Amino acid sequence: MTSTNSLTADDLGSAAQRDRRKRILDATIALATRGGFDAVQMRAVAEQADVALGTLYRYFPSKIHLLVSALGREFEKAEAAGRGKPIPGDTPHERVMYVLGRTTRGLQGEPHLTEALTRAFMFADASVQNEIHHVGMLMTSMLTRAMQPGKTDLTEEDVAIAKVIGDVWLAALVGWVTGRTTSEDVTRQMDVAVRLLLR
Amino acid sequence: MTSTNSLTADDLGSAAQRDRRKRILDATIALATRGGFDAVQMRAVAEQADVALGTLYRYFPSKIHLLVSALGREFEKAEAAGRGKPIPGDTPHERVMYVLGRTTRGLQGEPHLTEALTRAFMFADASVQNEIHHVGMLMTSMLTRAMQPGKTDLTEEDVAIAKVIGDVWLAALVGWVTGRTTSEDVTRQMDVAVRLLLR
DNA sequence: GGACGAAGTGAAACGTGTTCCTATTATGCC
DNA sequence: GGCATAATAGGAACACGTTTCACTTCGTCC
Repeated sequence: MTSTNSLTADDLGSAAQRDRRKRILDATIALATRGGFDAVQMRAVAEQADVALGTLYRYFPSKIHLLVSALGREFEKAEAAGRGKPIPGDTPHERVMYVLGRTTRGLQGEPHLTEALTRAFMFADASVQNEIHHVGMLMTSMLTRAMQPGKTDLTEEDVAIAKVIGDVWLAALVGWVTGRTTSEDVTRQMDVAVRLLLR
Repeated sequence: MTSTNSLTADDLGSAAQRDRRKRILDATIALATRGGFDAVQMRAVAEQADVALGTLYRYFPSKIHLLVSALGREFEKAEAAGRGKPIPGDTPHERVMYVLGRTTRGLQGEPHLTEALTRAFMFADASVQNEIHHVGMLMTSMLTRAMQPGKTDLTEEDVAIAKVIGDVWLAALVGWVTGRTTSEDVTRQMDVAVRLLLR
């Protein structure tokens, strides 16, 4: 039934449309990587993706949709890369911290991109529900996998804990991208939270 | 030394200036209460506060500064109202949940205002550091007081826990103001987090 | 191959945050 | 009181997200 606001990857029939969508998201990532949230200007994205401004808005009804969709794609990419590999660590704490550390380092390697995506995520309103939910699910499943590798049946409690960790991580990330905390602060905050939550 | 970007309450000598500042913040709250983040338009704030647009920008260098400052003032007001009164509840969990519940209900009574202030808070960047820090301190101290009423010496662990709870609360609030979760969800999320963190 | 609707183009226009500039008014000092 | 300086008013101008519209191109069905 595909009742989303922005065109998702699935309901694009034509290959040309899939290609346009990809070009748009590529341009978004490129601009965000170079200059962050402010550099992702709709006219610039349209030009770099070689589509008209109106077309860009047909694919993504707002800058926020665009950026959150880009975040979803990046997250999927990262998740696919890590899938299958076992997560090192002897305890849930160690494994979760490993995953968080790896992801956090990845984000901190591209500070502008991270700033753009994080701020879009935090600014998104109800109209971006689907995209947000998608990202949230990926985040939660990444964390539950680290908590209980191999186990397929997760208790509600496990999921709740993962969500709390995700919340704290997000808040820490926001502090970092907005220049209020350092990357060490982020690691420290996460360590405290994970230690308290997974004991 | 007062090296803030926006004029804080302290370094306004003249009473007329203090009054202008107050009028501006009052107008901000009024507009936000009526129509949320989008309704707080700088021209409208200036008009309602009976100052010129340029003057508004002299007092608050951006819409975000304005809204976060307004949040700080409201938070202080709420904190002052609750100060002195003992917090009901026999355990830290009960007391923290009481404080969170009361504050959350207060916020949910003015959904537009809450939306405006929360989004501004989440969107703020490093230039709003001072105002953000101010609000963060108030939030943390409110929580630590509920955790350890009467105790004056808090361990680092206590503060860390309070910060984590604050993070989760913020994330839950963002979910609510952006229409992704219900108020019951917020309460449930907080209950889980507090139970896990204060055991 | 032609018709028709959907999708894309290109450009103008609008709304709102932000900046800038000049004239006017308030404030403090002599 | 008169003056120097800062603060404010008033309003134009700019930037960028978003909308709109007339026109063209593309895909599909007959």
